[in-house]
Amino acid sequence: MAYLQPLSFTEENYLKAIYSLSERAESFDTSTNEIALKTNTKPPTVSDMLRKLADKKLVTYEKYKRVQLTKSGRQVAIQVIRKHRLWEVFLHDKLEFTWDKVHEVAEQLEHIRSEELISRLEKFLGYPTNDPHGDPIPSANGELTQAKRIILSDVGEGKVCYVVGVKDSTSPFLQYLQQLNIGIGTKIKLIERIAYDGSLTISMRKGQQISVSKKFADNVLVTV
Amino acid sequence: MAYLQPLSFTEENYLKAIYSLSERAESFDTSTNEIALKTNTKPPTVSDMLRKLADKKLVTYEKYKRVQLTKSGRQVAIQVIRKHRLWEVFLHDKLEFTWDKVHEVAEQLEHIRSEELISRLEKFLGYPTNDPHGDPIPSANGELTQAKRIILSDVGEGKVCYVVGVKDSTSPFLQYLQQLNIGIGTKIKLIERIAYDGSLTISMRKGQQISVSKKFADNVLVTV
DNA sequence: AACAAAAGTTAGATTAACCTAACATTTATT
DNA sequence: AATAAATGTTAGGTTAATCTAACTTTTGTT
Ligand SMILES: [Mn+2]
Ligand SMILES: [Mn+2]
Ligand SMILES: [Mn+2]
Ligand SMILES: [Mn+2]
Repeated sequence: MAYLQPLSFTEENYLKAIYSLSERAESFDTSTNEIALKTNTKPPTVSDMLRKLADKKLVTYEKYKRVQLTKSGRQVAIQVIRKHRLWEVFLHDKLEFTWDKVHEVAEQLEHIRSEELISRLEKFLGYPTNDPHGDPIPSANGELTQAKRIILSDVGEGKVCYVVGVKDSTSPFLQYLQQLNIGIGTKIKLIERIAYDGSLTISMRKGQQISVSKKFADNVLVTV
Repeated sequence: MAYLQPLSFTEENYLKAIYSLSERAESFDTSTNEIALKTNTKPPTVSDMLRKLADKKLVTYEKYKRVQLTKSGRQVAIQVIRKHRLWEVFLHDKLEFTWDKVHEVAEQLEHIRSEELISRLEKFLGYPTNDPHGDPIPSANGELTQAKRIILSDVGEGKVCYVVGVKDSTSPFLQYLQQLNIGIGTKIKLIERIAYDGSLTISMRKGQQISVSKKFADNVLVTV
């Protein structure tokens, strides 16, 4: 394995962007324009960068074709994501940032270079498995178990989950969510499933229990 | 007061270097070569940077003359120092980094841009007044109260003092300190000064007496 | 004061990261 | 298949931060 000289913030950001774009494609690849969109740059800038990353064996790329991360490029991306998410946990759990503000700061912190810093931070945080948005935190050796999203209705009794999205985007539904004080990242514990109508008793935060209908729970996406 | 667009890491590092170099001069100024030394760059690089910083009204500078921070430049430098020292406290107190390793990481963390991050961090740390090296932490509005410190060599016989900092920050010195189990806050009683070579007999904690050289005692900062 | 040494600047390059305008290739649609 | 649209690359330029080599100014020393 070739020795990798430290990458710049910029290179790390591109790898992270390529990772998240290619993860959501069947073929695990992405395109120049998509990357430009995601990184707020212009396509020519991306072309240059792709050539550079290809030279460093971080992506496989031929001009006019779609790009893929190499194994080594993917490992780098995952390490950056690991750092990003650990910092998000720190900001949220320790510094009490609200979940919608952690991202911007973590975007900077993720580039701090120190192995020791990250392993100590992880220990300090109690080896968390998910960030405040419910996304999984990769392990030090780069393993990432892609949490599969399920609907709240399918969570087991007694299990804890995190809200990661919704299936219904209509106003009444979103307003109801807001009324219940449920948003992305909300940690929910499923207390009981009522067999009669599929409604659920759940608890959030400081344990206030509420009851929600099956119809509602069918439209909330969570990860366990 | 002119609105200041965010400075680059590099610019912040130069301002910090200029601050610390000029603080220790009678005339509160410093020179191109000194800055180059401190920042591990070459004099021409510094010349360029000084012109740029002068344009931004962060330093007063005329070519071939010595340079001084403006009020605004000093404020920026102090804020960077504030961030640096708060992060050092975090690394030392929360992540249990040893004394001699906090600096390198703080050197990176000090450039993270977020007012909110720093104020929350400060609160989380319990509003510390000194960093792990004993140096004072500037307040949010840029005040920095420097306690009078003397070197251990100048403490009178029979007097008691407290370690508040060091003059030498190199690894061998810091390691020797650790070996002697001397750190910030350590209470030291000066038992005897040997006229012959200026070496000192001191006692700490449970009264174990040890002898230290003048060279060593010249680099330990204390308050009586 | 004269000259040598030290300190500091300018000139001219380089590299990374970006851009716009022009060109090339691939793909989609008559 | 021909053409239009979309996508992607090259050419050529900019800015920040750095360097070496050559030059200039200031300072120190006979
Ligand atoms: Mn980032
Ligand atoms: Mn996240
Ligand atoms: Mn720094
Ligand atoms: Mn310090």
